[in-house]
Amino acid sequence: MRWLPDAMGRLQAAALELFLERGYEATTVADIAERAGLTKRTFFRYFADKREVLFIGSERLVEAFVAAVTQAPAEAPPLAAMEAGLHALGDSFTAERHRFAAERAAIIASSPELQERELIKLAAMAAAAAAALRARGVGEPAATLAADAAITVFRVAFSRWVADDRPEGFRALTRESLDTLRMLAAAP
Amino acid sequence: MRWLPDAMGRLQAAALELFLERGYEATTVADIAERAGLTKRTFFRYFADKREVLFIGSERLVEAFVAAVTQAPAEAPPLAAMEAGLHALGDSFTAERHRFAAERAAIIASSPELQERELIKLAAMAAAAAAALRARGVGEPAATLAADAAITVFRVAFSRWVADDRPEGFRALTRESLDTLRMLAAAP
DNA sequence: GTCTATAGTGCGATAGAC
DNA sequence: GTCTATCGCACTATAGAC
Repeated sequence: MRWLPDAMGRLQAAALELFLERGYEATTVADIAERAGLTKRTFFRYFADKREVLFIGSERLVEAFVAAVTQAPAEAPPLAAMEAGLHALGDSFTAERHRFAAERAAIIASSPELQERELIKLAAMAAAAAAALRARGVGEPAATLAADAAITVFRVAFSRWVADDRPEGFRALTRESLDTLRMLAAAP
Repeated sequence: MRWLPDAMGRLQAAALELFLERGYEATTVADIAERAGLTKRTFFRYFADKREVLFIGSERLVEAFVAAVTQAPAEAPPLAAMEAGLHALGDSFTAERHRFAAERAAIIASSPELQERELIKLAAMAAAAAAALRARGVGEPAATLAADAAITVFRVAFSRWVADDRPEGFRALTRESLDTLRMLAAAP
């Protein structure tokens, strides 16, 4: 197995399998490496820690989000620019990826350690989005508030999408959540 | 030292000192226990893990928040009830506690591990707030959205308060942040 | 690729309070 | 004497150093 290609992909696949089979806590890094035909040492060459094996790839999402925010019309108000970013994210959440997303979400929900990691990834996304808003001329604290609110909308939309893949898809869920937030803010 | 009173308080004080002196990562649990005149084993009797020594007491804040939300006038819309909760929280952030809060915040800012823990504590607060809203008859996803938005407002207000203790205090910062969020949501 | 430090746990012993 | 906080030790897994 030693020089088979895609060591990282094999490690990710092995990790997902084992986490589903025996649970996250009951799986050691050595177990994952063994199933992938590699050693523990190699695992840590690819992933900074055990949790990270489930989160690699989030930088791409952040980039897509930021690019869409940056390219939104200059006259678009902050939350409208955020909505463009969310819809760019939505492109990643297609029907084909639904199964993987749901399995991954179930694993994360089973472990506080993994929830912590998820939250800090979302916080990093929010920080990047806030920076993109500031680059558009939005001041503080408006930029941080708009970015965090958008991530909240994303979390709600994502958890609904995972629980029930409606035919209208992720985009509609995002729009509904954002509308609900606007309605809440409009109430006295 | 074995039977001196307030072992937990001594451990917390020792931890804060050492984290400020040498940094969080460079401090071992054995170091903290030694300075408090106790052993590593005793540390773990009081705190589930090393990070937790900086977060004990957050349950009280959650309770205060939830109580205020529950007691808000029945006709108050969701975000108004959340505002009541935030102001109840604000009672804990007085001028006397400012120094401690700032030191603690600086330590947390220095370590990703601690930031993760802070985020999950805030998420727990948001979940409790959402439950309090549902008990008031607010449906989903409105309850989750309103609760998360309120925690966002809290984070912004808190970070501004830590950076600069203005005479108007925490309450004014909360109100300003919430007003800004409402303004953002009102824009097309 | 091995070797080590540290976090965190289980269990039994012990010291002091009452 | 009992009760309980603390301790000592042995152990595993993560993570990083050499």
